[in-house]
Amino acid sequence: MAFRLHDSLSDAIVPLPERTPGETTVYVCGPTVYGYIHVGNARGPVVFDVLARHLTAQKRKVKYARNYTDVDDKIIAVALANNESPRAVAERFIAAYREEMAALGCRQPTLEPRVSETMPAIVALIVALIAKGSAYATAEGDVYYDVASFADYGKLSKRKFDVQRSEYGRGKSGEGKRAEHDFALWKSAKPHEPEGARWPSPWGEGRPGWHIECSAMTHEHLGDGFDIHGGGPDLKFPHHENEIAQSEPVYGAPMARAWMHHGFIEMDIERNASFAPEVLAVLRADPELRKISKSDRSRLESLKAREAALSDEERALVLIYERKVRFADWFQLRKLREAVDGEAVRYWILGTHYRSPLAFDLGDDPDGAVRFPSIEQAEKRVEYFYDTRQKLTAKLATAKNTTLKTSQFFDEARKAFDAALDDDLNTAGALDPFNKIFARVNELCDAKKTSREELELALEAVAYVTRSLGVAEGDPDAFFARVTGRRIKVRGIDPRDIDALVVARTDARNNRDFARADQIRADLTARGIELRDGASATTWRAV
RNA sequence: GGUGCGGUAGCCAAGUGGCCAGGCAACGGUUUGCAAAACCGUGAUACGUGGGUUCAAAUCCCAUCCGCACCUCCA
Repeated sequence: MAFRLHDSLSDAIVPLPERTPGETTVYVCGPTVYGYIHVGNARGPVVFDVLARHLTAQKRKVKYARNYTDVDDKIIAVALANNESPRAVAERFIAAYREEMAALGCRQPTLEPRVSETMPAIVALIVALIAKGSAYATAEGDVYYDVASFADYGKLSKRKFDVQRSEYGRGKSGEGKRAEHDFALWKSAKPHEPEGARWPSPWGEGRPGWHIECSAMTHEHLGDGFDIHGGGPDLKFPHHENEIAQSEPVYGAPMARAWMHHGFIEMDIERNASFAPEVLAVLRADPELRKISKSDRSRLESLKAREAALSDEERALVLIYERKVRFADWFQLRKLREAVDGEAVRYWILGTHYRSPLAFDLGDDPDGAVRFPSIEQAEKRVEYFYDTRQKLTAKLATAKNTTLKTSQFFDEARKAFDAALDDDLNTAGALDPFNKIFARVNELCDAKKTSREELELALEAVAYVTRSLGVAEGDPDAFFARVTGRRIKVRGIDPRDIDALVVARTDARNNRDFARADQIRADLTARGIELRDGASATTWRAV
């Protein structure tokens, strides 16, 4: 079976587009680097990383570009607030982003273009758009895109032009815009804006609007009519719609041969929250309360400031805002990784088809610790995969050549795995053969007689599927060191204490003092330490 | 109002006409000093509801209920 995917523009399942035979060109809108990302921001990179991995595994050449928006109003705002340069802010958060991506098991894209390094192409594109009659400059030195000039405007988001004109758009009169829905291609520099945030142009100093960069960068790095353009669902409109409007009049249509949009990771504060009925009533009465907002923290603080004088409803609001603030904190990927491993987050994301919404769930332990039931479950599973890989390596080290026949099992599982990924990147479906491969490996490792040839097939299959998914492909020892290290750190456990207790228990067992041995084990279990009595030694792990 | 998505076992989640998804939890077994881990097995009618088409429907059609998301800079 050949790869096919859901194209958001035609809203149909289409064959893999192929501008150049054997090669796939992919562009994904990357982050605006003004702060740390949240879990929702992680879904796209993970999904498109699997796309690139899978197509590479199919022997295709993949050219995958993901940009950094390192010139933006929000970056300037952070720079002004921190009294540092916009450049420094961008560099700091690009470094942080790369670190997060590595933790999620995302390979570095082939290309990581930046807005700041694409200025000549951006200016050239704007000049071309003005020449084509698609854009106009104002007396203030701004340039706007003339939406009315592009007949196809709205084709991606299936939005009606007239509806948008009458009901949306927030442009203010006096801005120099001809129509409310026209959007900025070039913004003139304002006096208060710092150095490093302005570039020369035919319209005076300024910086590009948000959308133009992607049109210029795809043209520059992938060429026109490249294969797949990906991104989040919220980018569909206006960002991708505007990209199409900017690219197609100048570079020719289509901008991309297929569009892939993934689903959101959703935070529902009602879910898993054990609110009292009267609190729930308040929550349900106002839909806005269910959404996380930046102003939640200040609302909470202002309510708390007059704690004594609160009405019942306001007390309910305090509980709701506390939950929202807590939720928002843990939604940040950096924070979340204090509780769960990045690889677990990745596996959790891949457990749901990329176009479906994915619920972020979190709960409270009786002891006050925060729990992430779904992601923790995923983490247990990743541990199992690494465990299995360790067992396989150990088994292979001692396995002897045999004359036993090898089976078709791993070959068939790999085929099923690839078939699922070929079908619009159905990672959740691919987890079936993925899991079966690991179960089979364990079975082989536990068997008394196993053929070396079969174990080698197993090793090959495991390497293949872990590489395609980017899950459990690393060094098992490093993984367990990382995960156990994090857990004992959180609980304030000294590993040397555990080692000593394990030795004491082994001594007791050797003396057949099972009562004492079991007592030690029970104590360790209570501290979240799991013991494994192997053939030669007892090992332990924090769970 | 516009655009789109969904309701599958205790929970999560694939599956778009006939045949086993998978994972977690539960229970039983193998193994073990006993456990854990691992493996195997079990879950008589899992497909929101009501009709219809068909030899055959979770899957197609009609109706209906419920839920969710997005709609100018948030992936």
